[in-house]
Amino acid sequence: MTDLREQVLSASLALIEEEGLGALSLREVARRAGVSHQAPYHHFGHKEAIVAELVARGFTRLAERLEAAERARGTPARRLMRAGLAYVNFALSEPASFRVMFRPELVDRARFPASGEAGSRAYAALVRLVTECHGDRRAGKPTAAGGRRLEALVTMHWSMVHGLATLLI
Amino acid sequence: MTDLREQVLSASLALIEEEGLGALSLREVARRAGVSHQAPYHHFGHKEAIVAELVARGFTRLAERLEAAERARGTPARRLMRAGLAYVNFALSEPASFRVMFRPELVDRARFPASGEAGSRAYAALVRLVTECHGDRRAGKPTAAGGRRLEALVTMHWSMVHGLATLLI
DNA sequence: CGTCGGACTTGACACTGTCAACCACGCATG
DNA sequence: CATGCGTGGTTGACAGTGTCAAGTCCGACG
Repeated sequence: MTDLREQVLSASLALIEEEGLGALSLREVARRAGVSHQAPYHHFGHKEAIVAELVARGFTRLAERLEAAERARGTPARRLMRAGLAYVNFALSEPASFRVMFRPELVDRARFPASGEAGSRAYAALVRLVTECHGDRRAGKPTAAGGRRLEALVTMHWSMVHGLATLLI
Repeated sequence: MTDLREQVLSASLALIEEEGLGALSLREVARRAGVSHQAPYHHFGHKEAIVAELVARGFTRLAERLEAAERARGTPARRLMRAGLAYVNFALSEPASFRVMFRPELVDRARFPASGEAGSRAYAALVRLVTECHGDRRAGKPTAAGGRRLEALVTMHWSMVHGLATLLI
C-alpha cells in the first residue's frame, strides 16, 4: 500500500524463496504488489538494481550478526566459533538472501558499489575474528610463507563454513 | 555440420564462457550452429536437458582427474594434495563447465539421474582419498563424535578446495 | 513403388525486460 | 490564483525467450 519500494523488495525475496531465483520476474513482483508492470521499474531502473539492493541489505544483516559475535565474551576461538554459527544460522534463516548474495555475476559491483561495500564489511569482520584468534594460537599446518598466510587462513575458515552452510540449504 | 548434438553442446559451453550463464539461449545456440531455432530442441527436449548433459560430462571429466590423482604414487597425503590441485586446475581450465556444475537448481537430479551419478562418482573418489589419508593420520581437531566424523572431514577438505577454486575464477 | 520415421523447418503462443508516451496530483513560484 | 514541474503511476509497444504444433524433406526398408 504505502511504500511500494519496500513492498517490491519483500515480494522479490518471497518469490525467490518460493519458486527459486530463476523465477524472479519484475512483472510477477508487480502483480503480487497489485500494481502495473512498470511501477517497480520506476523505482529501480533495471532488474539488476533490485537484486543489488537485496544483496546489499543481506550482506549488511550478515555483517551485523558477525559483529555481534565479535563483541561476545569469551576466548577469541569461542568468538570465531560463534561467528561461524551466526553465518550458518543466517543462511538457514534467510536462504533466499543467502543464495542471491553469493551469485556475483548477478550484480555488477562496479555499477552498484553499495553491494560491494556491504560485502566488504562482512568480510572485514571475518578477517578481524581470524587474526584475533590466530594471534595467540599457532596454525595447524603452516600453509605457505609470507604475509599472505593470514589471507589463506581467512579463506580456509570462510570456505569451510560457507561450504557447510551451502550444503545445509 | 555432421553431429548437431555435439555441436549444440560445445556451442552452449562457448556461449557460457563468453557471455555468462544467463546468456545461454537455445535460439542463440541454434544460430551459432547455423540451424533453425527448433533443431536443438529436437535433440534435447528441454533447455534443462542440455545443461544436464553439460553437468554430467563435466563431473565425469572431474572424476577422471581425481581418479588419476588417486592412482599416483607417493604417500596418501601427497595423493590428496594432487587431487586438490587437479580440482583447482579443472576449475581453471574449464570454468564454464565448473560454474554450471555447481548450480544445483539448474537441473533436477531426479529427472536427469546421469548428472547426479557423475557427481557421486567424483564425490566417491574424494571420500576414498580422504579416508586413506586420515586412516594413519590423526585429525587436527576432532570436530565431533560418532561415525559422521569422516563425512565432516570430507566436507572440510572439499569446502576448502572448492572455495579456493571459486575464488580463483 | 510406397510408406515410415527421424532430422529439420516454419509459424505460432505466452511470457519476459525494457522503452516511450501519457495521466494525476502536490507544491513551490510567477 | 494560475502555472509549471517533478514524482509515482498507467497503458501500449517492441524484441527476445522457451515451448508447442504442424508441416517438409529424405533415406531406409517392406
